[in-house]
Amino acid sequence: MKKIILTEKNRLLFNYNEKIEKLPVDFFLDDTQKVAKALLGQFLVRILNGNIIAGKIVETEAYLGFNDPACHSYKGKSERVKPMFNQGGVAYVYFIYGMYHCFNVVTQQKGVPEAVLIRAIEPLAGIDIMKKLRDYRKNLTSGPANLCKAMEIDKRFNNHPLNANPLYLQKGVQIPDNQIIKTTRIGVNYAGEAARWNLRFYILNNQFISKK
DNA sequence: CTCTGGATTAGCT
DNA sequence: GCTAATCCAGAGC
Repeated sequence: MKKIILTEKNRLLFNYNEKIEKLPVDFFLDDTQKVAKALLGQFLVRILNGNIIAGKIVETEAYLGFNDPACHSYKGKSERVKPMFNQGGVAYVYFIYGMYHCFNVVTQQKGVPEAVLIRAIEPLAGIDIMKKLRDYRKNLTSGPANLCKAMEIDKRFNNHPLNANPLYLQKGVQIPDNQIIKTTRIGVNYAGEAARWNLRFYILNNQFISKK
């Protein structure tokens, strides 16, 4: 494995070669809003050509299946949303606007099609690789489509279990409840009343949030 | 089969 | 604030 150079602050956060503790499946089987909050502070890790790309999750959105008009699975099962019907702990990756991918973490028991959209991460490792993948743009990993591009996450990872290479979730830091902001989701105005539900979560004062 | 619009982003006005 | 870029799932016929 190629050696990764980290700043001191990031080294404290992400011990890339020691004690890699992946999130257990149980983590994902809980209430989706709880999981969306609990995912804040966890590390998303991508192994690409033997290099580590990683970041701390700083912004998420909960999508509540049959109970949520904004959720892709609201109207039931279809080819696209199949992964959401699986047991929690797998990825649901969809393609949007003809050019972007978005990455979701499936939650809940099998048959309950709920998920958490990962909207932003704070880069911790493999930053040079992310810059290349993002064509050296300034904003590397804020916004669901941006982080997918920076980590080369695409449809290949649809239904991928998130405790396995080359894409997994690693135990990170716990964010205290009083540092979690709860507000409305982005881009769901079509969903009527559900557009006003506070299902978006982010870390207070974090510099890598996609939108204030 | 055709048509429409989207869990977005960047760049311009 | 506005809109182009660009594809495919879902809906309607």
